[in-house]
Amino acid sequence: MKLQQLKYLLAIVDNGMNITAAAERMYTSQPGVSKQLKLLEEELGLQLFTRKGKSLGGITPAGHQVIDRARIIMREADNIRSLASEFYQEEEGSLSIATTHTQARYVLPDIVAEFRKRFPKVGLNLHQGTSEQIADMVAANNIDFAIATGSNDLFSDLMLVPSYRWDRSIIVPKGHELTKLDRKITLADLAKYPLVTYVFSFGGQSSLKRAFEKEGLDPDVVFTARDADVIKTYVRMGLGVGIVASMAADCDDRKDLEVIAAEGLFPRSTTWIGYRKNTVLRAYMVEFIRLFASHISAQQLDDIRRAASQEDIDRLFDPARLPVRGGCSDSVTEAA
Amino acid sequence: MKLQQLKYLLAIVDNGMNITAAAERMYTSQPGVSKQLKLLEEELGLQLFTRKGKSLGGITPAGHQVIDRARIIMREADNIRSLASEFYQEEEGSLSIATTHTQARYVLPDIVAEFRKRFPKVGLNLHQGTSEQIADMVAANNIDFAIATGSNDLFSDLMLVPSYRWDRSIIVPKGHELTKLDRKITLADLAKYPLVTYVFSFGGQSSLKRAFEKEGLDPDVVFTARDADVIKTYVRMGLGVGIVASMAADCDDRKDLEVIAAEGLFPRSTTWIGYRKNTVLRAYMVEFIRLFASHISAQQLDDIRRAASQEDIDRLFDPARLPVRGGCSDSVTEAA
DNA sequence: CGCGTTTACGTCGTTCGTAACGATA
DNA sequence: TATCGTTACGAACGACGTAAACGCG
Repeated sequence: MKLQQLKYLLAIVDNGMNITAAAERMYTSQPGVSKQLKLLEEELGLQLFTRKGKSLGGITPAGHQVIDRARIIMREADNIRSLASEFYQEEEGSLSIATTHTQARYVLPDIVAEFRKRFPKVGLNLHQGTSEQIADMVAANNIDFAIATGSNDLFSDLMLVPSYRWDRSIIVPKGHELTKLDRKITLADLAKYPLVTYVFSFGGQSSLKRAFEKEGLDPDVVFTARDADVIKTYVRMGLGVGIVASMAADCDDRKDLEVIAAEGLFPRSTTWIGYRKNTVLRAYMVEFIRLFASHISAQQLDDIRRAASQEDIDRLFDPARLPVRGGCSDSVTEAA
Repeated sequence: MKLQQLKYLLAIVDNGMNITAAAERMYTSQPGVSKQLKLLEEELGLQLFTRKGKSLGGITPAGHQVIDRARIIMREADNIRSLASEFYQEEEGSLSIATTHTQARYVLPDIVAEFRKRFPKVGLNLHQGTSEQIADMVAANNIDFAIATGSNDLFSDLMLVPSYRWDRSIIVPKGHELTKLDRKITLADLAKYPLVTYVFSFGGQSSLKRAFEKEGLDPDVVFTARDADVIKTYVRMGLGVGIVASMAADCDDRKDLEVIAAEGLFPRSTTWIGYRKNTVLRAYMVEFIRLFASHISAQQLDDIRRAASQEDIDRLFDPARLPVRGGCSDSVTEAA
């Protein structure tokens, strides 16, 4: 059994049991991969894949088990290499982050800029997608960090570091009736207008829908979008009242839109940054977490690095004391 | 990085950082091992060992981390091989068991005989030692099963399957005063005589000492031995009253010794069988557990095989319902 | 000078890539 | 016939073992 054989095995699995594709991904010849698979199967004395004629059909039960173990082995091998780079004190490497639009567009730019200044030699890859797509990317193993809000259940194999909380903001065109209320805005007020907001389906966002339902209100959602920019566009067109994450209501918008804080109307959401369990966090990764979750102390960072389970991390933070991030200049404020 | 390099690395560590010894253990040449270590260190770009002149001195901090990861990798590689043998339906393999004298001498013979009948092709290795020595053997990675009593703290990296409980028996020469009591024997009765028993120090055995202390008694222990055979010898010589595990009071002894059950006088001890976490249990290993811990149902065996943590196992058994093992013919009885 | 490690070098087995072949839809 | 996997073979590489050199106590 060789590490390379296991690597090829995983490559085959991760490329839809296509040896040719796996070989290309590994930058090697197809017969080489084919042969190594055969050698591995011979050494173990069992078939890892079912064959359809000559093509690989599916994975045998034994194959599944072997593949799982092989993944552990490759992960630890990667960890050894990470450790090595770390002790070698290199500030080089790469960092792949999968995240949602709101984070990528409104939160990460500052952080990334700071990070690049600090670690110019670390290659950054940002991937934007829905929670589900992020989960897929995580499963496909190419991602160092996932950043998302709620939907913890999609990411049970990640360690989640709670980073900040945020409220919604209501955006309306300048001079809209809602800006002229002499009292605090209510859900009932909102429900009178056509709404433009995020797609309800994905992740914890449906908490918004639930907030209305709880008061027996049935809001008229005229448009759902995947990102705040689209929402703003339609609000500007007068299509309806927009509800977005407060972070998305930035200073520029306030020139032609009215931004009304909606604290209290909807439950607060918590955004976390997650990384795969049992992976060695390199110094620059820890630094990224620090930049993203700015409330974390040096001691807590250290504890995170040592954490073996999600509980170890949860113990470090009081959810009710996480900072709340707003929009525009009031970027991050302490917990209320 | 090659699996073999990691294997050599661990061999070096496990042989007192002696490359020559490691090479012998690996049945290969010493320069080969030396070279592979060097190649590994070069590839990782860091020293794994500190050097004293030419000899290896200690392990660097980086080295420790790499070694830990390497152990995981080798363990999983072994697991893959185990899986392979298992699916191949071989009833061959080997089983190394480390245990204490009492188990090896009085409990295991029957079980081993049965096991050998069932799996004649599985090579059995039995190693006898104190709890501490067993812990060392476990740490040295050469052991599949450890069987011992109490002292769970020494074996925190094992999964412990509680197997049975047992009481002490008091053994005295035929006609001894203690046999003529017309009431149940008490600790105070015992404390009047010189005692011969196990070494107090090791493992949970000191519970015996504590039992006396709790009643303010200071027994006169004239002899402590590591095994029951020695104790019986001295009891026969009239040196004192023996206290042994009930299993050790077998039928033969009753010819020239009086055996008095000491249930209730001392706390019951629980003997467990333990195996390393995250290891694949082969069919014959599961069968051995079943033979040793005869109270386990097929369903529970299956659950054990799937258990990922000690808690998963603890959940399966009620400590108060474990069978109690006696000596002589009354080998195992149901829980009271 | 003995012990243990590293260096040097020749041998042998393994891996890899190219090219040809086989099978399947 | 296009796609995908296996077989065949030669070249390059890497691991291993023997022999010898080196460094330390």
